[in-house]
Amino acid sequence: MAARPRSATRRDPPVAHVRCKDCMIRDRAVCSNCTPQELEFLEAIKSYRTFRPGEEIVAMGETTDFLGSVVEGCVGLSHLMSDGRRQMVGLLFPSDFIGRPMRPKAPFDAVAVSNVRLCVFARSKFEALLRETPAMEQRLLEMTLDELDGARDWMVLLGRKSAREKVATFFAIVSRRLAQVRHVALSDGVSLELPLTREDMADYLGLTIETVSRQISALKKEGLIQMSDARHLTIPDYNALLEAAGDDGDGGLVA
Amino acid sequence: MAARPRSATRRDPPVAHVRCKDCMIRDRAVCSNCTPQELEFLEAIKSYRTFRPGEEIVAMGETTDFLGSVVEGCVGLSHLMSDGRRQMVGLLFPSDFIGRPMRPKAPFDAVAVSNVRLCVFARSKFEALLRETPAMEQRLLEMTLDELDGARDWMVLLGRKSAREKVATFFAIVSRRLAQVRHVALSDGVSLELPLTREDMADYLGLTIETVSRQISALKKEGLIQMSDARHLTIPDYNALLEAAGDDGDGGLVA
DNA sequence: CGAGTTTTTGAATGGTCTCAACTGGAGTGG
DNA sequence: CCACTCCAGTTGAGACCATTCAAAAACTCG
Repeated sequence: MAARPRSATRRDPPVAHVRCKDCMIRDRAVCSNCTPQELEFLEAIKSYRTFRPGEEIVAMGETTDFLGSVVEGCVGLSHLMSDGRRQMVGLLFPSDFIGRPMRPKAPFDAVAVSNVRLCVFARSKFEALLRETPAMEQRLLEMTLDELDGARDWMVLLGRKSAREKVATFFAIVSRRLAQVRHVALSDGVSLELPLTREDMADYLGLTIETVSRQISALKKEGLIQMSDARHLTIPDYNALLEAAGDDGDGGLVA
Repeated sequence: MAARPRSATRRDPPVAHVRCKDCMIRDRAVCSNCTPQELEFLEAIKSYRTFRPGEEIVAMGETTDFLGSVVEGCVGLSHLMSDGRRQMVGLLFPSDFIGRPMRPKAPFDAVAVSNVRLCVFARSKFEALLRETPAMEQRLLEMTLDELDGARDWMVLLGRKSAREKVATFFAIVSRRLAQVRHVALSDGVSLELPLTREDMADYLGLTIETVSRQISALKKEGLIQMSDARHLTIPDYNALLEAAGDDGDGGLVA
């Protein structure tokens, strides 16, 4: 749980103030429907914050004075039970919104899973803006509804899928979201670096690290995935992986 | 799955048009922040629909032309996997909203769990109203955020709780929500009729009916609950039940 | 290289599921 | 009224999958 970087490939993210119009997540974040004027206001009140892997962003029960978007990296929302059991209940990728308007008290822990950069706004200013900016409020409602769908898909995974299906689903979802972040299509043979440790995965999937590790080994042996090291994943046949995930066409995959 | 009533205590609900100001869920539904004018408009476009236990309200993938509030009874949202596994992903009580604005395609099945009465609006009319009624849009955002929290609490249950804890949590939540519906405080010694069959509970908890049944028997033997028949539940000591649910003060219980 | 950490692998335990039989209440018909 | 069916729920026995405990292997960093 120490605030130590786990990857040598990233240095400390620059704190440079990126113009909104050049922002990588401009097309999908809360601000995606804003007019130039509204954007200018956001530009004035926004700031950036960075976090190292394992660093706590918000503690459960804490009152937060900011809200914002994930610009870079991966944020885990999790619940720690009093006896130490942990369940991750959300995984935020770039463009996802963090924090809840009108509800200052955080219902879950938010932890940086990888190196993270947030674009944050002071709560009071953002809430005021929200009240007079229907476009943004609508976008936020849309995003919240999508997140609710994602949470429900995850409930299916947690309640009914086998360990093997859980791990396969996880890989399918992460590769899908990372492709989206990179603005590229999801093709066979995608390679990616897993942002999570085995422990994080286990907490997300409702399993133990040992079981996660065993299922990864099994998927490797079957040729459904390839791993050059513990973090670097290649998916030779995406549809074959989906098959193993137990998802029939329609269901799931809205992380 | 037949559309048959499971309880003899209710006759067919009356289809009488209740005035909004007399509505039982007026204080917590989407319309709770509406002005008298807005309410009048709602009054004009609303209608009631009733469903019998087991009756399908919306099928997954179906395009729905209505949205609305649960006025009476209990609605289950569930996902059916292609091999027959089922996971319930939401349980709607009176005042909960059903359907998603701007997203006509239903992502899950919605099934009446008990006798249900909905207050419904034509999608197009409601969406138009929503666009020009910030109070309602804000309320809907609020409700959606609460539902997201509820879904995440349920993820903790599905991913990390034992069968015993799952059943105890379920009883705690249902009694809490039913007390809310009845506008009474949650006291020790509450009695209630479970709106769900053992199968529905199993689907909600990610268990089998046999396991649910065994855990209920165990809780009964320990005196944490009393059951006069399979549906009628009494909780002599609510805090003791919470203890068995594995919830430490803060967590959970936002159904 | 050596210490500490993460990941993998192994063996045994145990909680939940599966399969199967039984119970009890509601409805039906003789 | 009783015999019968039907279905929801309960209980039992055994199997299986994921966990637990333990140790080895691989990797990171000083």
